[in-house]
Amino acid sequence: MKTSIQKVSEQLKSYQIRPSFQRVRILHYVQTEKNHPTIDMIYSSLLAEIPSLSKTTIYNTLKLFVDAGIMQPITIENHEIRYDADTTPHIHFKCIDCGEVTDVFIPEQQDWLSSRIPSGYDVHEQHLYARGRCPECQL
Amino acid sequence: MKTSIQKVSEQLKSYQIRPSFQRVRILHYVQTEKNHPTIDMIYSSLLAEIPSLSKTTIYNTLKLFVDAGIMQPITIENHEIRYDADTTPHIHFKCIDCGEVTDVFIPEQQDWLSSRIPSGYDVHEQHLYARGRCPECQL
DNA sequence: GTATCTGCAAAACATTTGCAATTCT
DNA sequence: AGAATTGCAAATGTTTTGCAGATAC
Repeated sequence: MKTSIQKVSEQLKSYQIRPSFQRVRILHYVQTEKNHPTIDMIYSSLLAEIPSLSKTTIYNTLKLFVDAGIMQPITIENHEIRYDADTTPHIHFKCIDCGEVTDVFIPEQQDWLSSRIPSGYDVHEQHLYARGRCPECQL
Repeated sequence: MKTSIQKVSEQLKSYQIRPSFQRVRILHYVQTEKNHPTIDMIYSSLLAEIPSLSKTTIYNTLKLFVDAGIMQPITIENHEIRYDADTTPHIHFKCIDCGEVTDVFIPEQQDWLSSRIPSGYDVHEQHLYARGRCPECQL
């Protein structure tokens, strides 16, 4: 049976992206921790494992992944970009207390928005997000 | 009959905010041009009228307005914050060609999202936006 | 051996902060 | 005069760029 590191490596190859050590670890990290990390979160988490890692590499790599369609950038706060390895449409909920971003899947979301936007608009992407208090942070 | 400048001035007073010349012009600009401007768009548009205007004042003023609930910041691109003087829930559509952000009102939006998020989450705000090509930019 | 990839250092940008000058009441 | 507001200049923080060394094919 293949390890998930091997799977990540093959996923990259299928996108014609060379599976360098850094790239594989970055993608693996974002896929397994489903925490929608920022650049800094990725950097500080991987530093123990890859002491030579630089932020420039993370910037380069995430740009590569986003352009390839492997990841999507999530824009909830204007001062932090988060990244999600799940590119299917779903809702992001950010807790105003703990700061965590969690996924909410609503079956009928798929075309709710696009089907309601007036004709004449050519919709490429739709994004829904909410802010509030998550179940763990209720008193 | 009152000019819209006078109306803006009174709106500010109703929020206990002193209607200084700069504040009135900034709010008036965002309200009348419904272009969801960035800080820079506001700055360069008002510079002719207020040559001494500084960006710091715009930063200060917009923070004041957002905290007071007079405006909402719109986060579509991570590298630019736009501001909207309409704080009722509605959809923003950003055209990938001309870059304009337009409003789309869908009557049933009001509670579509909040009513579908699993119970346990306490939803304070919901935001929907889409990206694509606007009617004017179709070939 | 040639392409690609990584990571340092510097550059470019956007936003915030401290403070002095100005304006309003 | 006293309090609030403005705007300059400096500080901060984040992202991008240029490039030299390392790595992979």
